[in-house]
Amino acid sequence: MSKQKAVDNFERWAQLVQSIAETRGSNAKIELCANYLAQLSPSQLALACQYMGEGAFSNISGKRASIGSRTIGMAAADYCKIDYDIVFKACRTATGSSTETIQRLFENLTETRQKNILRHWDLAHISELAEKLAQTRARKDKQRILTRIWSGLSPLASKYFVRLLSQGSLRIGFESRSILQALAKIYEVDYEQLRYAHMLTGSIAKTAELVSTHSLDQAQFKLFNPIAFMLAAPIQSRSVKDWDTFIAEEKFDGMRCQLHAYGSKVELFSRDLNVVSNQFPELVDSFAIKDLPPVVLDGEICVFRESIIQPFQDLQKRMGVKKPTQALLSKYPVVFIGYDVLFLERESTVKQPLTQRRISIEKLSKTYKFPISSQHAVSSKKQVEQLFEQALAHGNEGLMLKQKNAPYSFGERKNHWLKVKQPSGSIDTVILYAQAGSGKRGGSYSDFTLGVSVKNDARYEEEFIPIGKAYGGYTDQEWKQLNKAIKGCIINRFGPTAQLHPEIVVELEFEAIQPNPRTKAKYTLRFPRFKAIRWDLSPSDVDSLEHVEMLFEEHQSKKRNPQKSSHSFLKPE
DNA sequence: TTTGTCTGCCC
DNA sequence: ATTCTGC
DNA sequence: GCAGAATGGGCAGACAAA
Repeated sequence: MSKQKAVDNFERWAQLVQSIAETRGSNAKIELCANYLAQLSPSQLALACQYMGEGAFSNISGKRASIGSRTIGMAAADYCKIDYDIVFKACRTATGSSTETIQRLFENLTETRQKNILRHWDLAHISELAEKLAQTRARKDKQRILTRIWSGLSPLASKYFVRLLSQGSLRIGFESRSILQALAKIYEVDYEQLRYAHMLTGSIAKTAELVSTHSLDQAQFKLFNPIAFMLAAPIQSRSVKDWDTFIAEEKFDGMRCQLHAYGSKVELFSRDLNVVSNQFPELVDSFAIKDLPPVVLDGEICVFRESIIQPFQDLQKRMGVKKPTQALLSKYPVVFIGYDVLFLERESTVKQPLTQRRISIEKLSKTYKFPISSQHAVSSKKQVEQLFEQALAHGNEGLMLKQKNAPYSFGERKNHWLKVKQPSGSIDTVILYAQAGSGKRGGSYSDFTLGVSVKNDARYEEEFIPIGKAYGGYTDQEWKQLNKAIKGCIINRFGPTAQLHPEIVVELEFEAIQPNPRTKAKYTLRFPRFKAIRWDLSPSDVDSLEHVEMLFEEHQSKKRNPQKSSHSFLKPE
């Protein structure tokens, strides 16, 4: 009995998390969390925070459970002795959540209740169990271990154990920011100071440990430990009046990269702070021979061949390849284009204004001969438009506008950096299928398969064929209207998917049209989203596949300008 | 061995 | 990545 | 003004099935 009441019990943690999930308002959530955390010893506190904010594994551990929703769902169905496709999926469609489904099935089926013997594991043991899952390779073995774990946990704790297996948030409206606020409250420290420590350590667990032992000052920037990237918000062009407080750079369609270097040691990190050095050995080698002082650069990796920046799809062929062959390296040669410096010699430069950081990176670029972005002073909207066109002509996505006097706001998306893009286009499509969503969208149709017309197309027998899926760009009100309209045109159901009579016309916006031989249409859209529901149009107004092909050809025929008379980036010789 | 499915991680 | 919503 | 939630396409790699 006493064991059951122990504060370090995972069951107790799960109950706390559940009550946070059910509580409205972030201050009330923080209060609940703080009261709970205050009872824990430093090591338990660290784990409790880590589970709430980062999952079963600390962000800096690099570990993954590598178990996806399908494997888990199948295991749950097996454990409950129900059919995965018919019962589990239907239940998930109704609740909008796999883990919610797991909790309810486990609560309500006698079958599972009989197998269930509460083991009252403590927080540390949960880590060991997750570790075991991570170390197991085969999906079948993972499933076996998972069901054994479930048999020792309550249905509620089982739900949250599964959520711990995916990285990041528990989806209870309570993320690392709130956890830090709870910690700030308990230990009466400044929230900004905690956030800074969190950035430096890269881990909630470590930050909690430091604050609870009153040693926050031990959080120090360490070279080769990445820090969170500064992010950009889309521009609301009318809101910008004081153009001259910004500078402009072209927005590269590549891969964000943080480069740490000191002497012959070089490490590259992706946007999610994963190590990607192995994927780009030629970059590592080229920086290693420069013998740089201790430095951290922010920049972009792009494929660059014959003086032309190549499309993102080319880069994708390199991104996931951990041991690239020489042939691959020469087929898709890459550059690192620097545009910011976060650390130099002995000190962090993130608090300096951009102009000052720019002076540093220009000097570094000149001395050590590496490419940096071209920067332009701007003074008017018209000039921004000109630069925008030039960026597109170079094959880039658009522009970045950066406030000259802004610091490097690591891990935040503020209006200090604005991205200027322009949707590539839009087409009128018709809804062919609808699927229920998850979370707050559970139980209603929220994800739509959209089609273009092939009525007069000799290559196809159908009237419409799918061109893409979209789930956003509509408001909650439009979502309700859509669901009402859909009820009247369902002609078939395949599990959670409803096939609709083609009636509802949607103007679909996208960033690009990509050829894809694996789909029926042979083309797909990049970043498709609703632009408008066209209640005023009928299926006969829907654009044809030929129209899509024409748009693609039109775009394809535009040549990417080589980096000759004008430059997206500067490379000192 | 070959082909298909699932997963993670880029955008 | 994108978008909308809630705080 | 910002964080959070819910979702898109495409690629390589790991494992499963044929």
